[in-house]
This record gives sequence, C-alpha cells and structure tokens, in this order.
Amino acid sequence: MEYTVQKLGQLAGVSTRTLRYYDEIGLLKPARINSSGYRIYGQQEVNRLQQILFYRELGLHLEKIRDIMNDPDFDSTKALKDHHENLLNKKEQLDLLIANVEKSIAANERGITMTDQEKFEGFKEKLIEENEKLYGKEIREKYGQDAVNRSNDKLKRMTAHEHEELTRLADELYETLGEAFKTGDPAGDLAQKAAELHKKWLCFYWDSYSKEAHRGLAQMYVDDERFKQHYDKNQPGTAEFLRDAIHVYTSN
Amino acid sequence: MEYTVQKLGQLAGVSTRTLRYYDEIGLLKPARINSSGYRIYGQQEVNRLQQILFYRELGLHLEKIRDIMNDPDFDSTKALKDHHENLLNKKEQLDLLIANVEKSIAANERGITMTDQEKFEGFKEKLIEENEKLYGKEIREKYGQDAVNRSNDKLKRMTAHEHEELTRLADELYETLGEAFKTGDPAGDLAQKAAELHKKWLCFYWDSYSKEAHRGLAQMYVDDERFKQHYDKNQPGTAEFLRDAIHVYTSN
DNA sequence: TTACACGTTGACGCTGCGTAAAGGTCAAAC
DNA sequence: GTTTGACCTTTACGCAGCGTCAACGTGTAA
Repeated sequence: MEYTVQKLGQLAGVSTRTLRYYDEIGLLKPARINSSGYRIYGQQEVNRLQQILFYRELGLHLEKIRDIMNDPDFDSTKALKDHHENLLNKKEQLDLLIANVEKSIAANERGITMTDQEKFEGFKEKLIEENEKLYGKEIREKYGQDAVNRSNDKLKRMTAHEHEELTRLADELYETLGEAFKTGDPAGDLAQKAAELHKKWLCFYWDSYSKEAHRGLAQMYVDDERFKQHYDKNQPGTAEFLRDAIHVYTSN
Repeated sequence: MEYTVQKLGQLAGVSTRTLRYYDEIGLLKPARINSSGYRIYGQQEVNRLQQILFYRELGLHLEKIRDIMNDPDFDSTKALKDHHENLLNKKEQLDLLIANVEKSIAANERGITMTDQEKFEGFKEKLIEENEKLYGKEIREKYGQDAVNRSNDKLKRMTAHEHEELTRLADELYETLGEAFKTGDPAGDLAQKAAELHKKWLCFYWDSYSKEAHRGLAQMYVDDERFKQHYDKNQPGTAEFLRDAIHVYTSN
C-alpha cells in the first residue's frame, strides 16, 4: 500500500502542508520520490506518522518527537515525565488565571450592580468629594484626568465590606507607621510592616503592582507638598521615613 | 513626570522593545516625540500601560486589549466572560491531556518494570515467537521491520491482565464472526458486532485508529494468503466476510 | 485535446516580542 | 574640543507550526 501526500493526509487527518513540513524538518521523510517528484509513503511511514501524531497530541514539540523517534534508546519515559511536569505547571498557572479573571468579572459586575442600585452611592460620593477637595484640581492637572477618574471608578466599584477593610487597613498603616517612626529605623521590623501595609492598601487602588511604581509613589509622597503634609501631619519627617522604608521593602 | 522608553520600561517591568511594539500596533502611543525623535511618555501613558499589563496578565490578546482600551463603551465584562469561557475550555483540554500523559507514563513504566522483572517474559516471548513463525519473514519484508518491531514492543509492554483481556476479546471475536458468517449478511447485527470486536482487538496493537486503516487491514486479510488461511480455517470465505463487514462498519 | 484534480517548490503571514545591525544624541570625563 | 559610553532611533530577521497564495508540472477521464 503506497500513499501520496493527500492520501496519507486523509488517512491520518492532517494537511498536505503538514506532511511537507514534516519532510522539511526531517520528522517524516517519504519512503521514496517517484519519477515525477511526488512523495510516496509506505506502511512504515504510516506507522511512524501514527506515532508522531500520538506524541503531538500529548503536546510535545516536534523537535522532541523527532529526538524520541530517531533515537531508539531515547528515554521516552523521562521525556513524558518532564512533559507531565510542564503540563502540571501550566495547569496551575491556568487555574490562577481563571481565578483572577473570575475575580475581575465579579468586581466588574458588582460595580454595575451597585451603579444600578446606587446602593452605597452616598458614602462613595462623599469619599470622592473628599478626595477631590484634598488633592483635586492640581493633581488632576499634574497626573491627568484619566488617573483620577480611574481611581474614582475603582472606588465606585467597591463594596461596603471592601471599604471597611480599606479603612481598617489605613488605620493600621498610620498606627504602625507612627510607631515605626519613633524607632527611627526604616529598615526595622515595624517600618517594614508599615511598608507592607502600604502595599496592601495601595493594591486596593492599583490594578497591578510593581516594586518600581511603589517606590516611585513613595518618592512622590516626599516631593508633592500635599501628600507630604498629609503624612507629616502628626510627626514631621514621616513622609521621608515611609519613602525610605518602602525603598528597603522593595529592595528584597 | 516624563519618561523615556527605558525609564518607563523599568517602572513597569517591560522591555523597551515591548514599548516600541505597543507604539507600532497603536496600543500605547507616547505622549509626544521630542526634537530628537525620542518617545516621551507622561502619567496618562503610565496608567494606560498599567491597565494594558493587567489585561495582558489575564491572557487577553493585545488586539482585544486595544479594543477594550480604545473604546470606552466597549463591553469589557463580556470580553472577560468570553475569555473566561476560553480558559475553561483550555483547562478541560489540558486536564484530558494530563490524564493521557499519565496513562502513557504508567503504560511505559509497567513495560519497564516488567522488562526488569522479566515477569511475563515467558508468554510474551512465546507470543512473539508464534507471531514470527506465523507471519514472520514475509510480512517483515512486506511491511517493514518497524511495524513488526513496534507491534512486538507493544506486546512486551502488556500486562497479564491486558493479555487476558486480549485473549478473551479474540475468542469472542472468532465466535461472533463464526455465528455472523452463518447469517451470510455482512451488514447484519452479528457481523457488525464482529467488526466492532475486531476494532477493539486491533486497538490493543495500534496506538491510534482510523477507519481507513481498519478497512485497509481488512482488505489485507483477504489479499495475504497467510492471514486468509487463518481466518478461513473453520469456514472458508470468512476473511472476505470479515472484510465486507468491516467495510460496512467503517462506512458509518 | 481539453479539463480538472492532483502534485511540486517557494515564499509570505500569523503572535509577541528577542535580538542584532547601523547609526544619531547627550552628558560627563579627558 | 573630543572622546567615551549610555542612551535613543529605525529596519529587519527569527521563533513554531503550519495556512495560504502563486506559479507551474502531471495524470487521467471525457
């Protein structure tokens, strides 16, 4: 039984292009080439192709498959085990991803529902207004409308529970920061705890977190008078202290 | 605060190439280009990049991200839900894949264990020897060493349980085939059951199954005198009958 | 002989960048 | 004033695994 590309392709359920490609990369060479230059495959090639497709379905790269098939002493069990581990990692990643997407959808839908019900609109509006009053116009000019709007949007999507959590976190942060400041050591345990709390607090506002951005924000707390005053309210120098603590924190 | 490519890249943890690419595809354009042609990004762009990276981490394609970001009315919840479904499908596929790889590893290891312990070596060697005696050299010449070797390899990996199952299946096949032959109808229920049993039996030897290959083998049973004699042993014409039954069976 | 289905090689396209190559710009050091 | 070195620019190939033309030869049935 001999097959041309199309015949073999139909038999195995792959395209002729695939067969030509496998020929090209030396994965599956035809038994012979006839006088017209046609690729002719025999039974051996059918079997080999079956093996190839089997491994391919397992998700192995064609190069790995070639290694396995070309070297009869190749440790196919080990290859499969390696591959298995890769798949498990992939699965873990995927599960994380799915959880994140679900969280995002939920957040989105809560946002919509809440907007519809205008449920906590009162306190949120108040919060936004306060925000505006505090840092309002100048910040808006300095950092762009988008940033402020996005931040406000995120506030709107927040549930009462999340708001409680946020407030609690902020309180804990200020308390810890105050205590830490008294120690005078930005690298100390207390200061590092404050930095961590600040990160947590920040993550309520930021959709994604990076050490660099965190550090950048900390510097801004010092550079921008309004933020500085906010932090230095009780103990002058706290803004700098927080910046230094965050600098240490983000260096690990 | 203005950023050049590298500054922004460091801030966000992406390469300069990525930023240039995002510019190229219109996903993130710099705020302005300075007199030397440098890309200059502002705060708005930092925020936009954060959003982009957020969606990217969720595994969305850059084009989708662009759609979401460029059109403020874009239904991002729907986009996320579509994406979510895709991920679930992917997960299902992956789980299937993992199960298959595990099965393969198990099969392989059983084979190795058995080879190490030389446990059922006796009956397997005998089986292979019989195979060789029966169809040996000529088949090997006709269909290539590989096919025969692979078949033998597969026999070696078989467990005692599997061998039992195989024998039982073969007995059932011959019995059913005998009964079916008496009806004289290759399209009848009995003949079709025989064809199905033959497929099952075949799948012990073949790593993958295709209707065409099955049909091809059935034809070979008729063409090759050795196979023909084997099937016609009790009732002459059985090989043809089986071929016809399989032909009908594989037409559905 | 004319169609028409089949075969061939060659080459570009897709994603999301990595990685040169070949060259301009800018600040600091000599 | 110039040289160094770290920036920046555009252009373009490379990756995996084929899909999809294009341009052209073959085989066979009408």
